[in-house]
Amino acid sequence: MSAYRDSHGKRLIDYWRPSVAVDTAVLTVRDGRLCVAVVEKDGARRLPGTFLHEGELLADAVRRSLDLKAGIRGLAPRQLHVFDAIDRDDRGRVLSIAHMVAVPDAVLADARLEPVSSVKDLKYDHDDILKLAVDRLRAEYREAPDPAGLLPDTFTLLDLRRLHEAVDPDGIPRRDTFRRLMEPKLAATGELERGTVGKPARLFRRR
Amino acid sequence: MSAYRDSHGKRLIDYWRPSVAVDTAVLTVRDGRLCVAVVEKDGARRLPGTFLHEGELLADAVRRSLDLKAGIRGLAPRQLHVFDAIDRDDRGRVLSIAHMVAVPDAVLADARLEPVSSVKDLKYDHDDILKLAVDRLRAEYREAPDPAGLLPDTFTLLDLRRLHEAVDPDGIPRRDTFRRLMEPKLAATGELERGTVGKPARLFRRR
DNA sequence: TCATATTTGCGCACTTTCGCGATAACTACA
DNA sequence: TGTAGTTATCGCGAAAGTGCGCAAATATGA
Repeated sequence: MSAYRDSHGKRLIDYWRPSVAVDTAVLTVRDGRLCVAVVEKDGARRLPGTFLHEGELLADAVRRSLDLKAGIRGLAPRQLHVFDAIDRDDRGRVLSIAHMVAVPDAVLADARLEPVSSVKDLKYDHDDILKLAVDRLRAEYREAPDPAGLLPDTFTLLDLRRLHEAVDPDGIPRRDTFRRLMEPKLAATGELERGTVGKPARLFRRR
Repeated sequence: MSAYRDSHGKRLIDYWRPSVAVDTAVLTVRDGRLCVAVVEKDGARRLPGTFLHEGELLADAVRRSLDLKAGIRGLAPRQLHVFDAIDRDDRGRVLSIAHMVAVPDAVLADARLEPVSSVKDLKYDHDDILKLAVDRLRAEYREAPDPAGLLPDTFTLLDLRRLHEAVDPDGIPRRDTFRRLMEPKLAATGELERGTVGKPARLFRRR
């Protein structure tokens, strides 16, 4: 604890402070659809979150929250926006620092997933958090091949395209344009897919 | 104060909470250059900021801070990022919710302005905050004519172009392309500039 | 061996975007 | 009236982007 005192002899903790929560939109693709992890508590559906603890970075709080609630590790959550409505939480003044992270489907084996296109009526402002997260993810998928690493280590162009179609159905270009945009940003493995009828597809890795 | 108690009989305020500050990059264009307002305190240069007070929204805290320190009113500050390093502040644990706002030059008549291209060594992480703000402003100026409203109520295309050149010298297209991009998004006043030699330029307003 | 299915590459037509030279229009000034 | 200076428009060539039909290549399966 700092020894600092201001000109009134007060420490920082002598002044009013809000509670700070982190809430996270955890996104994945399952069955060809973009989905979000939702938890239920006290009868209300919401995005997973927690209060920030002493000595913790925001990203660490996000990780702790998701580890405890869904056994998810190795995340790189990103900040979206701070939600600060005075009365957004009945328990008291709480700022929510919304985050997002996208993970491969298998990571969320035990989580309750809902397709983002049909999610509504989440508690607090979590519908708004989800919208920001989806918009952000889609913008990223328009610029780069699988930036969130949802595919396995190696994949074909068709695998990639199907993933992008799931993430951003309305923003994906047609066949050749998609390939011209994405292929230069991939690392060719030099190997071919096996076990398929027809000319085998080339395998790639993300760079 | 909420009557809420958790399963341990504790209120939210019984738990650890960080201090929350708002710091703002206030940007403007002066003498053809993008500048930022800098304040000096305890011998260190920094962006203006304040701690969040009870019952206050983040944007209100930003407005209070800038009103008190520079008599600036009528702002619409936007969030940038939350800086959360554990020891970013000697006085104790402080989260900084960085904001940005761009205002016409005249609003900052009494402020100390520095060209963003030469600002460095601000206290805390304020160099990082400034970089985010400049990047955000430039991205916006690539998409729309004077989105921050730095020009007077009416202006010519040349006025607009000179402003955009000041904000984003490296991102502005050539003559006709700039006009094709921006003119459709402006409202023609139907009036012409007066007092100039040569064909008078048309006057526009932002939409 | 042949059929089927798939991937890949490519040529090409079309569309869109970009930048600029040239010119007309129009004002203030001499 | 003529000149200088500025704005605005336009035609046009070049560049970039898009999408697709088609054929070659290549694997698996019968």
